Amino acid sequence: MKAPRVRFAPSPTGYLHIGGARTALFNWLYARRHGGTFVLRIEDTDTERSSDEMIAAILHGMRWLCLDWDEGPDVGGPYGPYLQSARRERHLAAAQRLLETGAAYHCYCPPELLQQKRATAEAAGGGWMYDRTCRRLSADERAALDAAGRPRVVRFAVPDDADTAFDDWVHGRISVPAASIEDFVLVRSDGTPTYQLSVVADDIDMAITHVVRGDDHVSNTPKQILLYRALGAPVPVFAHVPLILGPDRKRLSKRHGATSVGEYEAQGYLPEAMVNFLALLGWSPGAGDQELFTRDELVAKFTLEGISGGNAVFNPEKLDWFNQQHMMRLAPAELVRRVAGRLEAAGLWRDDYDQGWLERVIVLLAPRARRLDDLVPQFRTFAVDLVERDPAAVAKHLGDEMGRAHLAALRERLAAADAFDAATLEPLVRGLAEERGVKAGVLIHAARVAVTGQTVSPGIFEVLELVGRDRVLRRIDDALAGAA
RNA sequence: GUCCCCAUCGUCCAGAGGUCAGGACGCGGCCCUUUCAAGGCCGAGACUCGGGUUCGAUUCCCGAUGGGGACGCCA
Repeated sequence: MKAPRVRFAPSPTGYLHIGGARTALFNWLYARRHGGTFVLRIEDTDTERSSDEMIAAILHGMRWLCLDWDEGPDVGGPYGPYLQSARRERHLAAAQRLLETGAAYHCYCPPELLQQKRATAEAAGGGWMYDRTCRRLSADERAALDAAGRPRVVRFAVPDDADTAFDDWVHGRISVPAASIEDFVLVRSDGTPTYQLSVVADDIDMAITHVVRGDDHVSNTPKQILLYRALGAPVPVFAHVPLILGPDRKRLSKRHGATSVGEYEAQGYLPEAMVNFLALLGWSPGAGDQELFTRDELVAKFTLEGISGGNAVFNPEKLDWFNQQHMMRLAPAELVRRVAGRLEAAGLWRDDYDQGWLERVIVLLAPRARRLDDLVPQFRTFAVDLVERDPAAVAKHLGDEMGRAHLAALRERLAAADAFDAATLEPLVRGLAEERGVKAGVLIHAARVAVTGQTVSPGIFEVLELVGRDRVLRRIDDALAGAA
């Protein structure tokens, strides 16, 4: 098989959202799986709503997810330009060819009239399609209209016997009656090409072999197939990816919460987790129970046929789980690198942190965090000198004379310990508990509240070691003084 | 309204003409244990309905119902 050429063609009228990211991912996976080419084309022809800021945001989101493109607006390529707005002349040339072969015609119907007809039809309870008034115009009538300088659009002349069936790689055979397709506009009265014309012209020019896009485009596909044929170009393979829905089964949108990948990046999700989660949302590798995949594993297993036909509801809890799993699997040094900026932003960073110590602390914290952000407050215990103590926790474990006496005894023992590592400390604490005739938990809970200020923390012996003897003793003294 | 797509646990996916209908998230319990996580084990939880085809359908076909999408001189 010839190496496929696929493309992701976002319109920069908003940030890269979850659905778009997944479409991009599927395209990317397919290209990488088959040694093909992944093209990024920016469909910025809606000049009103497009912006450079959004282009930058989309590129940023793609890079964050590590979906690298082989051809695109920034890197160029043999089929450029990759900004759709810069390809206008080609689109119009295609329209001209269609006009010449009679596959398209000029329409002079004023928009207001069409709007009115549409409104009337809708009021009567039905949909409306262009009634082809201008398709029936004689040459003389056209000449007269042109002479009068009447504004005109170019419409595609949908053949009555048009066969629009195609074999979608996700859905199988899809066919639409030609009668339900209207003579759609190719060129606006201001002379600019419409989306239907632009995509097809560009996909032909860019030699795209597989069009992988959202399900919301299936209804455009028959029109586009007609265009491919009229332009004498081979029809690519289509694969329509189902949409991502919110919990209410409506198309995922702002009101469902965070929808742009940038927001997830900001909240401390890992791109590895996002890719894994998105890949499995609507796609399955088939046999096997594996859920956690690396990028390379996904590339090795990906098939368009494995995409399921039904829409999928976005499940944030599962994303959280994936994120936690991927955090735990990251190499310690890498996890530290990922969280460093957040620690710094929280004022918890110091350049003289010992790398080994940092890694141990972060690894200790990772199984207790869902997002990178969760590591920050937890890290605080290890970063500061003295901690604030939760009054309820103090009351519970250091509230009486006995508790404080135990803590004071523990302090002396810790101060005298030969070494200050978990392996040394654990028997020491347990031994003291036995001497004093209490369960080890009593001392452990007291130590935890004194040292961390909380009733929950990672294993106390690791905490003691990583906080370090000096600070542990100071915190205990502080707790003793405060509780008295 | 018209056209198109979809239909297995709450959610995301497996699944085969005859299966104890499988896994994951979440939920409940137990274990581990110094708390919280992580981890391990166990559990509750689904084939939308009605017709066919068939010895036998959750699986194949048709219909209904439900959900989604598209019906712009937006993309």
